[in-house]
Formats: sequence, structure tokens, C-alpha cells
Amino acid sequence: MPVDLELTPKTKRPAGERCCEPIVYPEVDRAQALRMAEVAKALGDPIRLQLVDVLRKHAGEVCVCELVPLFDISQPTLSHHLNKLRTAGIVNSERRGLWAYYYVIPDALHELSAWLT
Amino acid sequence: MPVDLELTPKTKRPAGERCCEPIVYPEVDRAQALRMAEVAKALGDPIRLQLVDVLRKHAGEVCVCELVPLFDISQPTLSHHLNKLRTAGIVNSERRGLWAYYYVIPDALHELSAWLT
DNA sequence: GTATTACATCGACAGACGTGATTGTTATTG
DNA sequence: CAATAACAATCACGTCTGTCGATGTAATAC
Repeated sequence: MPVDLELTPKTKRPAGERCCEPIVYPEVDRAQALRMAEVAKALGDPIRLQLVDVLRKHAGEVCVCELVPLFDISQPTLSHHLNKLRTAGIVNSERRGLWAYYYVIPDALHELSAWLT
Repeated sequence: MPVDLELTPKTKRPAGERCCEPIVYPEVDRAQALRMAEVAKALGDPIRLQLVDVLRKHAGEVCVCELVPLFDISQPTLSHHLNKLRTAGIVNSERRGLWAYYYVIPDALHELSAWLT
């Protein structure tokens, strides 16, 4: 619910002056914002969000071959999304034989989650 | 910490067969994923994330004229970011005289926040 | 009325994005 | 060895993004 605080009643200013002094400042600094925005951006695609959901709920490693049939996209596109999640530091992978297993990095979502709460 | 569940030992399959049956499924359905991804995408820019931080911590309406000096971007670019946040359903605005006041819509971040926790 | 302020919209640009077809790499099977 | 499977990397494509300058719009001050 918006609350009008009436901290600085606004009036039109003479030429060259600002309308008002800023009274609010971000509590999140630039570095934090960059880190959290990178994570949020990686989650900003429905397929990637569902991918993280699957990997997280599974609480272990998941083979790529199990992920492909879950989504209506080609295998290279899925590989591309997994790569994006890895670049953002959300997941990591391990190769064993022919198969690649992905898992969510612990605490990778913690900073963003804490800020959102 | 990745835990190898060894649920389906993988072996190379004859031609035409899949390597394995999927044993994991998303718990988040497509509609939820679309909504949350839209919010996450809007937060996927450091300036927009800091904007939401300012608006949220202020717990009320904030004049655009107070936001402009906080960021090293032009006024049209800031307006563009605010428009993105509004389109994503995160903020709303109200005009009074020359000034526009923005505020975070209550519970707009709730679904994503709950999923992340 | 004119001038000025606050904000939004438009036009343009380089760069990133999501997608799939194709190709490449690596490991296993026979 | 050759053939095949699983996955990644490359290329191409249309679309979206972040940015700014210029312009538009509405309200206030004179």
C-alpha cells in the first residue's frame, strides 16, 4: 500500500535547480546488485527456471538425458540453457563416461533469496 | 553437495532407444514458471534491482526526481527501466502534478521469493 | 499568453538473447 | 578398427535489450 510520506513537498524550481534533494538511497551496493542481477537474469527464462526447479528438488545430480524429454526444445538449446546457468554460477556439472550430470551449487541462490525476503 | 543417487545405472543403448527413462519432473508448472521468470527477468539488471531496493526499503512512494541522481544513467533510460518494472507487475506509479511517484506492488515478489526459499 | 520543469515516448544503434540445424568431441560397443 | 551414443560447440536467424539524443506532453510559474 503506497504511503505518502510528504517528506519534501515538491514545488517547481527556478531554472538550473533540481526539483528536490534525493532522500532515498539504495541499501544494496553496486557489487551486490551485479551479483544478484546476474542470478536473476539467469532465472529470467521459464525453461531455465524449471530446470533449476528440477535440479534443486532432486537434491542430487541429474543426467542431461533425463532433462531433454521434459522440455519441448532441442538438445542443443537445452545445452545452451544449462551453460547459461553454469556461467551464472547457479549450477555445475560433472562428466562420467558418456553422461553429464548437473546439480545446483549450494547457496548459489542464497543472496538473492535473502534479499527478496 | 552433489549426491550420486545411482537410481538408474546408465548403459549405452542400441540405436533408437533412449539412454534412460526420466525420473525427475518439475514441481513448478509452466504457468508458474512463466510468471516467476517474468519477475526474475525484470530483476535481471543491476539498476532495476537497485531501483526495487530503493522503492521497497522506502516503504512508500518515491518521486522519479529523487531516483535520477542516484544512478549514472540518463533520465530516458531510467524511465525505460521503470516501465519494464511496471510491465512485469513489480511496481506501479501515480502522477501528481508534475511529479510521478513509484511504489512496489505488495506481494509482487512473493511467489518468486517463496520458490527461492 | 510564453517559458520552464518533470517525465514519457520515439528513433536509432550495438550487443545480447533464444532457437534450431549442423558439426565436433568424447566415450562406449562390437 | 568402425559405428554409435551423449553431449557440447558453432553458425545462422530473427527478436529483444540497454543506452542515449531528440522530441512530445502535461503542469506550473511568470
